[in-house]
Amino acid sequence: MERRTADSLRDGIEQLIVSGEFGNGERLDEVRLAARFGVSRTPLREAFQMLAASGLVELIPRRGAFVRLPDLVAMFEMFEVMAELEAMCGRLAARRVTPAMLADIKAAAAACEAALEEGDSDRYYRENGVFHHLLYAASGNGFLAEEAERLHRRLKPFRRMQLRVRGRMRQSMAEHRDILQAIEDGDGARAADALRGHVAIQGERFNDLMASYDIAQRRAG
Amino acid sequence: MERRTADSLRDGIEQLIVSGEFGNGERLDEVRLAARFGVSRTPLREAFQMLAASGLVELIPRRGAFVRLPDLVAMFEMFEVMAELEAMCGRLAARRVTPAMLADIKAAAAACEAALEEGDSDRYYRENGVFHHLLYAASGNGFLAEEAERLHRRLKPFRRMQLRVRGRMRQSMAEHRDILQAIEDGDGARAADALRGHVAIQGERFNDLMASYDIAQRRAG
DNA sequence: GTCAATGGTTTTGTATACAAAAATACGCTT
DNA sequence: AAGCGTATTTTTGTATACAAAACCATTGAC
Repeated sequence: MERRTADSLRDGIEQLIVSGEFGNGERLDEVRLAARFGVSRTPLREAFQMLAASGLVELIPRRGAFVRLPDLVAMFEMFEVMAELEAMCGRLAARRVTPAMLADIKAAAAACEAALEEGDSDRYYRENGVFHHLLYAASGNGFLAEEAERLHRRLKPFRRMQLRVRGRMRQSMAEHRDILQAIEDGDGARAADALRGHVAIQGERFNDLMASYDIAQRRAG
Repeated sequence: MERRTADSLRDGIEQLIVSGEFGNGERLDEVRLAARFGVSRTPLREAFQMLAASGLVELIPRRGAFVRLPDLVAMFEMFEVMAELEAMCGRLAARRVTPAMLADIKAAAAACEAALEEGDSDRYYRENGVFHHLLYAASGNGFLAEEAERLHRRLKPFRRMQLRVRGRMRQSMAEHRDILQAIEDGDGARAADALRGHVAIQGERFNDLMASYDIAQRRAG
């Protein structure tokens, strides 16, 4: 709260929203927030613009800025799109990946494996992020990689809560192996399917997510 | 240029960029632009934020706002992603579309057909937008629909220039018929393939685009 | 001749002041 | 007492003023 660049303001407000201090639909008061962060309304309004662009708040002209947290349906929809974007990355990567990139992806998968053996879920979470990041890049489509990264970032809090489910880490790793093998074989369709299954929320995973979401909401509300 | 809401400002600047008055990499001078639009720097800077969110300008702290036009490669990549998003919409719509929505889509296709018969390319362009908009909604995934809309909007200027190619309008209409039929048959895979082909830039279409892009660039530079 | 330092100028970032619109409260009528 | 119209108060949107950083050009040192 001491620094006050445009970005840090955005992060600060984002934090307040995600932590549940501001509930869904609540109006963000410009003067109160400005006072709280020790800035004037001008930079605060610029931060609002950024948050609106990322979808976390809605800006209604002459009305104000309102918190817009995704509900369960919206979250499910976002994962559905994320699954398709990653599937596309996999499909393209299977055809376009260079040997050097493939080596990097293998290394990331190995790091995941190491984290799994250690039972270090924080590290697994981190290495998993690297794995996916490299996969996006391997698609050879820079724009796709950016978009995938953007959505990945937006889903971050929810993904984390999903990984806490018992046994999910081990299953996730098995799926990584499938994905990697399909890309190595140059089998785009199989890579795409594996990634769709890896990312999408389906079957019992849906129930798991619903349960953890309920808990998180209760804590926030 | 007489009205001056936040959105109209953004559109006005966007127009200046797309029309080529501001070349790629050029800095957008706050005071000059403010004077030109008859507003102060404050709303202008908010418009900059919006343009940065949509990727048309890059905001470098303490340096200013710079035009960032996609090059040919980036544009190709964007269309590749757009094709996949639309394919996904089609795949889902084939399963989820309601009779009422299907009727709306049919009506939009009919309007396109009418525009084609009249040879009214502006109207075709407009009705074509409606057709795609309805398709996004028919996916039953609100988030997907929003993302598709967003990218569609971003590609607007380039799509328009693509449609100017001789005979493209008639071919586009034929593809619409295929898409509609596949959705009506509930054949998700066929709808997806038809849409991928409809949107993606491939084969000679790539050369067409390259040519018109060259011309546009030359006019701008 | 090249490079670095320094002063002046431009330009961004932010605070504040003011105008217009929305929200709210109050009183009036029925 | 309920509903409507109006006055008051918030709150947003915008202009302007000012501070700080970046830019630029001139000058001086090596």
